[in-house]
Amino acid sequence: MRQRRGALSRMETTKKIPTIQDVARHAKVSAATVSRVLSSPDRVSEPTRERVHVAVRETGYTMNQAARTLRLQRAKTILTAMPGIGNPFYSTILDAVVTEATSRGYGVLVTGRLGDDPSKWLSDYFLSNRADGLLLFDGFLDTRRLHAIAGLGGALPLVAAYDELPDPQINSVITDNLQAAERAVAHLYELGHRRIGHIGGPSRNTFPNERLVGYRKALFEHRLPAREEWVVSGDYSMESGKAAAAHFAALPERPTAVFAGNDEMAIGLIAALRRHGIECPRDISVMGFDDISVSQNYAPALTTMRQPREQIGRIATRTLVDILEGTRNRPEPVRVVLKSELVVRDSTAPPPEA
Amino acid sequence: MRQRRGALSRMETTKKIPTIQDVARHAKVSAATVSRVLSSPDRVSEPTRERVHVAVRETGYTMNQAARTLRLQRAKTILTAMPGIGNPFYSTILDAVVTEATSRGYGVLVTGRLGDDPSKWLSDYFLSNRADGLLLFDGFLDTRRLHAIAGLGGALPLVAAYDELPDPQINSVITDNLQAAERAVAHLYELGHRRIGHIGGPSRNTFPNERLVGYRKALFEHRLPAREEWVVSGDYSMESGKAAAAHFAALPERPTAVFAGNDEMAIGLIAALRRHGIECPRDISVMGFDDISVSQNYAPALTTMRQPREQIGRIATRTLVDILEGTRNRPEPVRVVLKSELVVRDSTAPPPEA
DNA sequence: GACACTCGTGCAATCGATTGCATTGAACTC
DNA sequence: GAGTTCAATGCAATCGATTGCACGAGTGTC
Repeated sequence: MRQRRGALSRMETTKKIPTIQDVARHAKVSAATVSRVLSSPDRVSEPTRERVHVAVRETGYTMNQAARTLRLQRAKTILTAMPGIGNPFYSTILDAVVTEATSRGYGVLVTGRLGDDPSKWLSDYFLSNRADGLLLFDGFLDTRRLHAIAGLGGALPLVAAYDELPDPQINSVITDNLQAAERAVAHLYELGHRRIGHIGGPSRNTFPNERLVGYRKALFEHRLPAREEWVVSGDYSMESGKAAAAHFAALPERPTAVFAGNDEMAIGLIAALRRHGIECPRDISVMGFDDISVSQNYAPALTTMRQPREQIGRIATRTLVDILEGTRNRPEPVRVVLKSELVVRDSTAPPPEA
Repeated sequence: MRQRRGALSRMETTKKIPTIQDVARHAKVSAATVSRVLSSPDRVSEPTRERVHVAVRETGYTMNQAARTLRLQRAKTILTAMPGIGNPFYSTILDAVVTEATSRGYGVLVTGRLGDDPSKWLSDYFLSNRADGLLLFDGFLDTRRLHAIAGLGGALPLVAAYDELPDPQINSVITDNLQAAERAVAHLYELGHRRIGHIGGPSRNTFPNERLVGYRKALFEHRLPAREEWVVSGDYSMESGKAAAAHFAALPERPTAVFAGNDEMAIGLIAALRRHGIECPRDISVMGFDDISVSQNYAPALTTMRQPREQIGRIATRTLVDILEGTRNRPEPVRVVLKSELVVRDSTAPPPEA
């Protein structure tokens, strides 16, 4: 208990980490005054303030966050929960989250795959005072669970991002998934495609997936045939894109274009179709969704709906921090909708017959 | 100060978060006993233990980490520092880190881009008691700085991973970069290539980059020409791969194969060369390094040296946690070297003339 | 039956920062 | 010049969990 970092410190010059008391002694004031200089400087006289600042510099003092957290019940830390950090879509968002949070003085904790029981990590992170708020990406939790989370411990500050959430009570930063999906299908339609397939995301997602709904809606509006065998459900991985390829290749009447729920499935699809002798865009057009960084350098360069990922991360973080800091006091939940952008590249072309 | 989560809790039933005192009252014992039941159960009698467990369940108690951290000077949290979380290479590692750390009861904090001054975030995270140890990926800090970090605050528990670090005093989990680079060049040599180029990583990295050294060594061993204009230095981004393409395309005598320092640069290179009418592998062979997830689905599927990324993350984390827990008490620094694996795909082929 | 010993539990100090309240001294008012 | 006000600072309680020490009850020994 004498040592600071017990496990490691052996004979080494275990420098004691300076506390606010040390600074106080140095500046010949009380700890209370030091604290005030640091948090509300105008309540302290000019000369004292100066002495304290010097003492802080000389001792190399840094506030002990644990003590502060304990006293204030605020950890200055946010938790992010996302399905798969390894996924380039999320990792870009995370990058933006970290940048924004750090600049606001907040730390960022990341969870692993959460499993189905939110109460476990809820207590791990929130009731235990490790994090002040939650950034929830992708709606892998149903509304009821989400509410249970949001309500527990007295209204957990929470911003949900990316997928449309059915519950308007929850703060959210999302993109116009439904419209974007419609726009994607419209693009294929405009190129002359009439038989358009789709690879959807995992069905455990919130509700009937927005992108799937947009796809269906667009088919309907353009009076295009909606065949069940043209819709495959995947899990946003390249593997599932490949699996879809096998399915499409085996079809007697194949769609001339496929709108994939994300770029990775699109890439997996194109790669695997090639092995079946089906070339994109010569034989089939493929659209992605997201515009991850490889997409523009893929062969063929992928036509896709760009999602403003940095923006999602940045705005969601800013919103959450604003809530935590009390800057945003309005009772109505925040609801930001960002626009996707159609990026036309080489993976889509007019259908073979046309 | 009365409210728990000040900013948000309005009229809602702000449930008080139960403390150890509440549990103690519930079980009609002292807080000390509750603490003991939770941390060293065998020091408490069976019936009391049972009563306490019941009380814990009934109150829904979760230990307040801030209080525990303050008392024990251990945050049960590790910090990861990596250049660019958005990079798929690192995000996969991070995924493994999070999984491993979580299973050991540790939280994972991530930093943003660190900038050149380690002392700032050092104090932000360590002196302030937010994190117990550091997982350092990629050697963007020179030895002197690293030592300054490792020494400060009395030996900061630190595991460096991935790039070979020149300092044997520091715990490290790395891959056999040098040998892997040699192996990569050897593969190209075996295919018949004699004019082999390279795109290196950023020069700010530790020392003469290991991969570059391996490349040079292999050229020497196979008595191949080492022309300076065949070596380009990039920054591991696709963009720099493209830039390299412009350079190579403009060369009067072009290499017949290029060994890129990572897959992303290889992909950027292939994509941009194509625009110059140079096809891979028909006109030029390209090797990557890392085997990120798109590589196998790229067109052409990328030949590369696979880095065991999950392993790197997992082992580095395990090592750090072992150190923190005092499991690993031996004074010698840990030094794990993992093996890369050659994965031959379609982006390498015999040279045009052969 | 007195003594030593063990086991189970409680008391109270501690970790470091914050903040309501009390205190001091100076300035200002009539 | 006595009273009022206010700015500057210190005192001490507090946040919640941990742990050395003390104490009391029970067991064993000669």
